[in-house]
Amino acid sequence: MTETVAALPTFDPACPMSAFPIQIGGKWTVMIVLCLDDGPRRFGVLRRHLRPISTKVLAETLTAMGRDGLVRRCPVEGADDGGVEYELTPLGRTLLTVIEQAREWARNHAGDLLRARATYDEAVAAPPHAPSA
Amino acid sequence: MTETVAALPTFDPACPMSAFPIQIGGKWTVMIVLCLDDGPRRFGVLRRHLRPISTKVLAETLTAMGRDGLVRRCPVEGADDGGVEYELTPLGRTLLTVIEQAREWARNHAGDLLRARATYDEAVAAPPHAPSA
DNA sequence: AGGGGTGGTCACCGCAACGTAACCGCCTAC
DNA sequence: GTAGGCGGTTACGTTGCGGTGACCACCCCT
Repeated sequence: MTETVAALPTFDPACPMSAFPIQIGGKWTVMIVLCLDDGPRRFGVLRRHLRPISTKVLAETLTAMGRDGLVRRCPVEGADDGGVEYELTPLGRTLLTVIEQAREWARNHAGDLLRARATYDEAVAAPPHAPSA
Repeated sequence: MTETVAALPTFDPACPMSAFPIQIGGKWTVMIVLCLDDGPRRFGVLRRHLRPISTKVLAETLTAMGRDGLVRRCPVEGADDGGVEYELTPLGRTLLTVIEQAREWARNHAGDLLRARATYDEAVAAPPHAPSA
């Protein structure tokens, strides 16, 4: 009775992979990467563009991304108002291709998914054994 | 002073894309898809293999995936113990390529990320302005 | 009719993520 | 000196996801 379990892939909780299923970071990580795609951006620019993100969450997320080596924080060149810029590191840039794949998937299949969801909800609202009329 | 904000991509909260940044589903969704890759599996087999997942969370996740049209629930053929099987739908199968891309990324870069993280943590533990000795 | 295997549901809980809002230090301009 | 922008930090509240454990209905076997 060893069953077929052994034939399946194993997900050891200690395996680093389990930390990167596909959920790359926080709620905003992907959007930040996308925003930084074509050049460094200042904190305020990111914040305004990602609105309604809060300064707290943006700062937290950028710190976490800095820790992971995805983003680099550097003083803005030629402006002495103390401003800083955030810039994608080479490692951060490698995420772009994965993100693009995911966006491609969404472009192609998000409609199907949403349609399936609507159909399902409709069926639940009007169950087969409890007809409305 | 219109700034460059308008030049960046827009993330309308109402846009369906914002629901699929890259975080495909719950904590276990990707693992379930992987488990179902080479054929339908019974609830109990999934549960045992995904341990330490709980029956509740597995049932919830499978329901959600069914709602999204990623998975189909069907009575197991030839067994009359009331058992059921879960099977990937064609839509669910389309996720496999995305997941494979993400795993490929992790295989190639997870080490870098973890190393960056360790370096960062080390630097925080021994800050430049507060040397331990 | 009792026990064991299926495949669940339900009530409750804890934690981490997210959000809100106040406050802060730095610099510039007036 | 004070007002305002920038780039945060802190305290606090809330919410939702995931986890735990009890319970349940169905079917089969004995």
